[in-house]
Amino acid sequence: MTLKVINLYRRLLKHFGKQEWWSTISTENPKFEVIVGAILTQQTAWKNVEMAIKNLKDENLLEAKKLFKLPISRLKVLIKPCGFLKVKTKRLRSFLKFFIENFDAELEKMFEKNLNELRRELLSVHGIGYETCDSILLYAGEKPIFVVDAYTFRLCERYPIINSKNYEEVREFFEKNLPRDVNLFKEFHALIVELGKNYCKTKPLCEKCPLKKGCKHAISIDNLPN
DNA sequence: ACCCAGGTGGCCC
DNA sequence: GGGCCACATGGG
Repeated sequence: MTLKVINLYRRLLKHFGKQEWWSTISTENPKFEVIVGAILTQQTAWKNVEMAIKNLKDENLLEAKKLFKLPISRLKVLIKPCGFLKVKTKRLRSFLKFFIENFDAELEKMFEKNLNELRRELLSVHGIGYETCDSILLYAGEKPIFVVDAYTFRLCERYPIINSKNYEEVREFFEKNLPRDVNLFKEFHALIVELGKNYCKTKPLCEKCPLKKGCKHAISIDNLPN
């Protein structure tokens, strides 16, 4: 199974090329920007999030303490383009409060904490669920946690590697069947998103999907004796 | 005029 | 544990 998962990664990489969007962020505070983005992008197109981030950046507000001091009404206006104003304002502020109170708004302090404990704590913050939590840990914290999202579940339905709709089960499956490599995890998740955006929009798998053609090939590799 | 987007919490069973 | 709903804006 490990071979099949790695083969899937190779195929996606070959088809879509390296994504590496996270290394194109050129801000003074890229990791914090990743965290804010992770919260704002919930159920929202990244284009909308970019507008909101730009609003914050233009006001030099990509810094936790500044952002937390900002009046709620003002924050709502700035993040307006990504929708769910009330909800996301509350969620963003919940994280900021947690980050400031527990780690004095210092990323190094937060990420030096024991990974399992930190993950549990993040998950207990209002508005931070599995995907947001793990995106923060992987892309901002450089931790070897595999991010699962709606596209990953769709992929698993169509490309039978694991039969589960349970977040933790799917995450552990990928982590178990891949080398523990942060950059690999980042790239793999990004590729799954790219696949989803391009090919897995519709319920039935569309004809053009690169997985469809290669599916049999991957399965036959699994059937080979190691 | 639809439909969808890299989710989450609340409420129900 | 899982199913369903509200949450809001911008783009196709």
